[in-house]
Amino acid sequence: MAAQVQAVPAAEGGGAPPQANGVVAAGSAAAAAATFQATSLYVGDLDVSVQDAQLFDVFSQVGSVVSVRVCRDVNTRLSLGYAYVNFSSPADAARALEMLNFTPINGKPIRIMYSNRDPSSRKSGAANIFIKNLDKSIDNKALYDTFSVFGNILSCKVATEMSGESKGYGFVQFELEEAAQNAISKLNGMLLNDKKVYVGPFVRKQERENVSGNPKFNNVYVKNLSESTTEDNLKEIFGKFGPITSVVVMREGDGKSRCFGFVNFENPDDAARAVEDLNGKKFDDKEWYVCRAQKKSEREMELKEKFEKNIKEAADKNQGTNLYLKNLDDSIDDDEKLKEIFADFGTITSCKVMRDLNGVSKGSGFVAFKSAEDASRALVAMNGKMIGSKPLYVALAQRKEERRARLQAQFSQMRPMVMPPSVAPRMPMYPPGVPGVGQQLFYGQPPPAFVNPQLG
DNA sequence: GATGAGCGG
Repeated sequence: MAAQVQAVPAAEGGGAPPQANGVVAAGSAAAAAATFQATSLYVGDLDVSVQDAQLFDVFSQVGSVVSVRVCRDVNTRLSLGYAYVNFSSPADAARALEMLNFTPINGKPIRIMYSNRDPSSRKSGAANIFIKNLDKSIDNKALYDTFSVFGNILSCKVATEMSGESKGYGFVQFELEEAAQNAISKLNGMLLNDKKVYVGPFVRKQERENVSGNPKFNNVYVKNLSESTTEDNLKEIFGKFGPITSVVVMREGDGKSRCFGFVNFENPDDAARAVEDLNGKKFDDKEWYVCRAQKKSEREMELKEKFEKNIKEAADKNQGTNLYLKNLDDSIDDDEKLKEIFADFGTITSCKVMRDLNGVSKGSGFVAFKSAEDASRALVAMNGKMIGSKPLYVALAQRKEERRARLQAQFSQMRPMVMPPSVAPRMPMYPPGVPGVGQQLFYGQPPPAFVNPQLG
């Protein structure tokens, strides 16, 4: 049961809450069901380990489920983190939405909506609101209950840490703009569990940065300087826009210019004008890039994001090129011998026999090809082929995330699901009574994920 | 102090 949230005017610290009376509940759940596919639910925020059968079990507790599908990446089969659950009647779907929304499955609260295949309303961002300074005790359900008096909510969520602790802000997507406006005007600045909340329209971060009120800055970053450009040159050029407090051209230890620098203005308006005017201008045939200087932490964050994106792109590019081998014959005891066996299929970019601490082959290994096509041919030709005295096992090597999700999925089937008290008594016993399987084997930590040494 | 993710067969 979610904690009761009291809304109180901030000034008086008492008085009547922004009541349901006087607020027209624009768009009821029934109206929403009529708008969307009334028997089909979209289930989002799924942990990657959640599978069809597990969802079926959960949703069958509260209604007659026709079908369930966890959507997966077509290549990797990795869960995309959402699913569809189709019911035999609108009433069952409505009940499932009401009873199971925000129920944790494998430790993560699910978020349920009516299925709506048309993405236009999602993209527009209309009727979406942002709430901050939320008390940590306010969870998804409490947020939902607090805001649902203003109209039908399509989706709602409190941002959380990985641990599940509230980050103190959240989102409510209403069906109708009118409801969003009503919620903003009635709740902005109110006390919710003794904290004065901000409630306003949701504005995407990028859009917010371009509007007035964006942080003023004094420090300007300039790059793509010619190697001969000095501090004095910068002073002269930037000085036209107003008084400057400091200028620096960054240099190597030997004094060679790194071709970028910083100019700090006394007045932020001058800094803004300098950026506006000088960005993209050419000096000594070099096109300057001029912008607000980032703080060190901002810069580090950006570099980190870029780095991670590159890693991901590289992984995508190599998709399907790496083969995992097991049941390797003892005679294949070094990387070169392994390479010979696969050499005919194409260019091999790396090759490894896995060994234990004593250097003895573990009977497994990896062969990576330049092209996915060659890898695929090699897989088909070599899987099950007798090498020495054993049939070789060949499969596409799984990436770390993929492998982790698979192991987690196996593991999670063995443990009880977390259900709300209202449906818990109807749950079947888990783990199922499989004779000879000691259930304690599956409790505690799952086995460590195998780490592919070649893909890191 | 804080501004999301998101629709198949």
